Parts: sequence; structure tokens; C-alpha cells
Amino acid sequence: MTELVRLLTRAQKLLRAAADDAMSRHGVRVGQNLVLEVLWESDGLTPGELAARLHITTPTVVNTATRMESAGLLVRRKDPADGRLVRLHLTPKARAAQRPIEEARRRLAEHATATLTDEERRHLRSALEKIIKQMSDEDNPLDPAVPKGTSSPE
Amino acid sequence: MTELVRLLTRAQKLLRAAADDAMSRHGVRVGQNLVLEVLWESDGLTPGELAARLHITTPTVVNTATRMESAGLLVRRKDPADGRLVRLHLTPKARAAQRPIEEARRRLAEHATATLTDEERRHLRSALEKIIKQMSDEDNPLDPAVPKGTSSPE
DNA sequence: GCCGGATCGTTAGCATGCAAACGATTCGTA
DNA sequence: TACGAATCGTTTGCATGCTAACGATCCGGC
Repeated sequence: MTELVRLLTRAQKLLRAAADDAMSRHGVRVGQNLVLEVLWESDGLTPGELAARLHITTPTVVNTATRMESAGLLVRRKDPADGRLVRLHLTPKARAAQRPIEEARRRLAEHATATLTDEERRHLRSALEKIIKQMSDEDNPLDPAVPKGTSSPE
Repeated sequence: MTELVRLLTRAQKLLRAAADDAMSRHGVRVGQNLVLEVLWESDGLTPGELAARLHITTPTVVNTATRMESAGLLVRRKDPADGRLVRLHLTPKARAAQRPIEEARRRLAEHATATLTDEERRHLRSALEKIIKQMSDEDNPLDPAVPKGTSSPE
């Protein structure tokens, strides 16, 4: 029960650590590689659009983009039509890293699931999708026992 | 393939967010609840012991413990026999939170896996265990294309 | 009995997430 | 046309992870 959550957390953590290790060999951290993955397909997105696709918040994208800009992976350009928007464009350096990074990611995923049969992978995918659907559908108020602001401010 | 990793990451993130939300209702953040979980069973552990059980690093435990100390959840005591050691002891406040927090955690896990059959849960558990074993057994050098530190004995 | 290596916890600096507050720009409406 | 509301990106501050460097303490040989 709770055990399943623990296993899921542990597996994800091991995968993330391995991914960060692999990505670091290519001069990119694990979070940045997710930004790259989207921009490789859709260059020139805004921070807000990127955040929506990655299921993270806009400030997180902004901060990551700033680090990537320092690393020479992307540049910011103001949208000529709408002064509020900023568009993120990849540099040649970022594009050159696409092939090896995608290869590293593929190899990692293959290694992680190497001991699973095709049927086990299908079951795993199905179960994860059910959990994701359940958790994102309605964020119903679990544990209404203690209202949010009432807990011991001291 | 890579898709499985993505699903696993997404599911874990949703679970963690829901857990943090639920725990916050009890004045505890998601990382702190893991420390509590261990100390409820084994009070007086050292930061190093705690880190080993939680599969995190000692500095992370130290920082979390400092925040929990500020929140009045635990106290540090020097080990009388070994001056290098620090032992973390829970306060009555932390002990009082055990029941409701465990209940909240149980409810969350139940909700997350509500749409899974018992068989699906067994399959999920089995697959996750295989991934964990594969990732933690030998951290073999994935992606040897770009060596990390210029050279390595092989 | 002393001293150098081993073993601790801590600190510092970074990456990745979040929420909240702020500032600039655009848009709809009066 | 001008002004208030909506929509952006950014900044700030925090929590949780990590590695590397540091300092204090202990232990085994000499």
C-alpha cells in the first residue's frame, strides 16, 4: 500500500540520479535536458508554454533558462508582436548535443527496464497511467481532518 | 521505452505534490515526514544512520533536522560515549503528530492506487523492484562515449 | 602517551522544484 | 482615448536533494 509509493519514489530517484550522471557527461544537467527535449522539437517557445508542456511552474523554467543561457545553450529574444513575451531559442551548441543526449537517454531507459519482459512493461505503463489519471483528474481534498491554516503556527 | 521513464517521473511527482499538500496540513513538509517515519520507530538515531535508512546524504539529513529543530519537532543531543556523534530525539509534538500523519499517508496511497486491481498492484510492485534492483545493483558505466574525468582505468 | 588516519557532523555552494509578490505590457471597455 | 483588469516574465524566499571542503573527535601504532 504505502509500500508501493515508496518503491515508486525510490525507482524514480535512482533513475533521476543516473540520468543526471549521464547528462552531465554532455555538459547538461537533468532538468535542462527536459527543456532541450522540447525546444529541439519546438524552438522559440515562451517560458510559460514550456512550463505547461513540462508540467512545471514558470519560475522554474525561467531559472533553468537563465542557467542554460549562461551555459551558452539558448538565447532570449523579445517577441516583436507582444512585448510581454520572451522566446527561448536554442544555440548551435544545444543543437549539436541533441544526438548524443538522446542516445544516452535511450540507453539509460533500456538499461533500467532490461530485466522486464514486454508484458511487464505494458503492465507497468498501464498501472502508471492509471495512477497519473487518478492523481491529476480531480485533486480532491484528501484528509479534511485538519483544515489548512490551523496547524500550530507556534 | 523512454516513455516509461517519463510516466514514472510524472507519477512520482504527482504523488510527492499530493503528499506535501497533505503533510502541510499537519505542520510537516514532505521530506520531514520521512525523517519522522524512521524516528517514530527508532528514536535517537544519528544523522548518518538516518541518511542510510532514507537513501539520502548526510548533509540533507542535517539540513532537514535543523529545520525540524526550529519547528520544535526534534532536539539534538551529543552522544555521551562518542563526541563525534549527534543523536536526534523527537519531541512530544512530533510524537503527537504520528497518528494523523500516518493516517493521511495511508489515505493518500489508497487513493493513488484506487483504480488498480490487486493483481495490477502486484505487477507494479514487481516491476518497480526489478528496476530498483537493476539501477542499484551495479552502477555500470552507461554512455562511455564521453569519459567523465578524461581517463579511467579499464 | 602521542600522532596521523579514519570517522563523524557541519557548512557552503549549486540544481531543481514550489508559491507569492512585483513590474511591465496588452487588451477590453467606458 | 484612457484606464482598469488580465496576462506575461522575473524576483524572492523556501524545501529538498547533491558534492566538496572543513573541523572536531576517536582509535590504532609507535
